[in-house]
Amino acid sequence: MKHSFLEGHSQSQLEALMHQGGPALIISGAGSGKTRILALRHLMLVKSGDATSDEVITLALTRRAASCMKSLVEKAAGASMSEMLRMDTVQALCRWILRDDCESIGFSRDFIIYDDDDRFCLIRSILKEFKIHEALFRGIAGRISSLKADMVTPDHFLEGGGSFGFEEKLARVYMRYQGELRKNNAMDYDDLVMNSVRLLDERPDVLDRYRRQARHVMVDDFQTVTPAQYRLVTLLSGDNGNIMVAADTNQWLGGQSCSCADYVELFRKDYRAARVFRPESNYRSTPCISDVVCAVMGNGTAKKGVKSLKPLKTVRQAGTRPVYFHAATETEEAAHVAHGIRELYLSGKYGYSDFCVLYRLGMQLRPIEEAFRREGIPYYAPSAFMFYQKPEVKDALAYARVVLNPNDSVSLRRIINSPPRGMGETAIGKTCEAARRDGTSLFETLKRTSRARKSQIKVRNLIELVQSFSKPDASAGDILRKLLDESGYMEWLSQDKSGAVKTANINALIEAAGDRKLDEFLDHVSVISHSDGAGVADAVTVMTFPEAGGLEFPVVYITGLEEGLLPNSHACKDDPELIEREKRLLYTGMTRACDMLFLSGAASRRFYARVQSQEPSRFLKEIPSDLCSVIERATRREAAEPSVLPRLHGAILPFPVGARVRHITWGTGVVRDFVGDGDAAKITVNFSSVGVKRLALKFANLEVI
DNA sequence: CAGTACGAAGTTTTT
DNA sequence: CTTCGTACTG
Repeated sequence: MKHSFLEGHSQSQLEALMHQGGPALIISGAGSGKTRILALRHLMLVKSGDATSDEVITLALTRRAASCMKSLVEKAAGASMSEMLRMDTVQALCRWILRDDCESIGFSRDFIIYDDDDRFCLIRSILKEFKIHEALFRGIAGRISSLKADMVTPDHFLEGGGSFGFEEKLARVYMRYQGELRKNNAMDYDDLVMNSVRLLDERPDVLDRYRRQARHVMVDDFQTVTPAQYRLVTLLSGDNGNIMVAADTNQWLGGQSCSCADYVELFRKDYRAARVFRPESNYRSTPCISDVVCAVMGNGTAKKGVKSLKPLKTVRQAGTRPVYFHAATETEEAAHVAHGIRELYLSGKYGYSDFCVLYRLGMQLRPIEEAFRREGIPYYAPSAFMFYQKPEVKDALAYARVVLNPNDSVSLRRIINSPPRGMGETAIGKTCEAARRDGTSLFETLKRTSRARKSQIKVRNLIELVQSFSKPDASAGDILRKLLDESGYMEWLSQDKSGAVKTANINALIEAAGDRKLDEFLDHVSVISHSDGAGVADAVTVMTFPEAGGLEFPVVYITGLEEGLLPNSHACKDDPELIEREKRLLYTGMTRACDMLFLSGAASRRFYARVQSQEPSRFLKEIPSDLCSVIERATRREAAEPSVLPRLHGAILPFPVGARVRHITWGTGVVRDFVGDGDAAKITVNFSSVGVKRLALKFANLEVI
């Protein structure tokens, strides 16, 4: 059968694409089109009629990766086809499995999913109760998370010798944590996977049902699966062994949580018959970029037992050599990046969304943002405090969750004393304990006690307010507004020192909720809330290395190539594993680049209060000088230039950005940019006839339409 | 309980 | 410089 979307693929890609069944492993470096192979094979299996759209499941580990795959299908076969195919994250699959059958492992169908804040909150309250230093909550949360990723239940952990000193305390916290989750009918993200595996283990009938349905299973980014995810995937694929996984062992970022077994190797042992495909070409990066990547990755000890991948053959034109810029300070570095992007943008070859700037630490973001604002460059920074993470927004959502499910004790605790209702930590603690004794929820207990005591009149009002919504058929927006007004939350917010901003945020949230049903809205929020930059207009992407995984950009800037930053000082204890991890971060970053790669670092950098001088990153030493140009330092003229640029105050400009203009020979176009003053003024226009042109305003003879 | 004062610490990330 | 947690006071 011939499909037009198969054209233009190499022989080895086609072989993997056409793989009929049985276990298979695609292994190769970045840019070889692994994800594409999985997506198109999925499409092929369905289109050729070998399987129905329900019988093929392709899993990714992040939502962004899943939607990337979907858009590949969309390009090849249209939106309706991509909607039909089952391409999802592992957790989405788990949620789907658990919604139907979680009763048999002791949850009711409407279980809620705790996010990080909920988790931390719960753990901290447990620590407080156990009189353990509360500041340890982060570490404890991490340990619990990794235990779950390893499928170790609290009982297992206790049996397995977790009964000394700190480990014993950890075991008790873990035990209680799971108990609280169960009582609140809640799961955290790790539970989704662990409980799915448990469910499939304990219920052969359920397993059988899913196995019959999942005739073909594919997994992308397989090098990063956790033990629990590995179990899940292999359970699902079952005896028929129609499982195909794609892995890039160079990109293995080291599970932040789980034990670091190598699941690519394990896969090869578990499926001895697996066909191995090794796509050998890099379609993404130019040879010039690829050479630098190989230089950095080449020397140096690979993780034990894992062979470093053979460099891929590049198929593109040579391209331009990467450039390393050694700045004096982080401000100069940021200015250089912003300036470079602006120049390239003005040249007309790239739009702002073709650029990506990568950084290692949140601290680095601020100078970059400032430089962008100075240059008037639009940017998008996914990890800069997102809307749904803001405390006031989380509060509002907690109110809504309590209305929907009064037994959601974590949400109730969050809002019980915001605004203050005379319930401090100690009072809450006591009430919780009472609730536990009676085997009821916090809500029920409060309902009883608040009636008895006059001092708790405010709490009682809250409870009554919540109950007045027990049949919520109004729209989510209306409910939220009423809830937050009548609970006194809005009034309390307005007294806050930045109350105006916070009130505005709440209003934005209410608007976003709109006419939707409350439960639908909360579901929507829990899906959307953690980043996802879809729908951002033409803007430079500024993000951290791990966030960049799976993406590609024509032009990539890598900043902060300094000892202590990349590799990060936490890795500088010369633990080779950690240094390896940092190196892989750099690898993932560099391999995002298609056409151009820019590296930079600063000789000195502000750390919080003090300025610290920085050594260039050890990774730079791996790059032979003939592969990468080096700019030692900006000239004074260059550094001063940004301040000379007049700002783009739209009102003053005769031709504001975005205006439609007419040119005598080139016809109509849209103003893209405007630089300079008086006779020196230059204007960049995107003409529909000839594309982007940069003109001296003096001679351009433009008229506004 | 709530407000204040002082001291310590301050990677990254997914669902 | 921040933010956060603890400790102390009213």
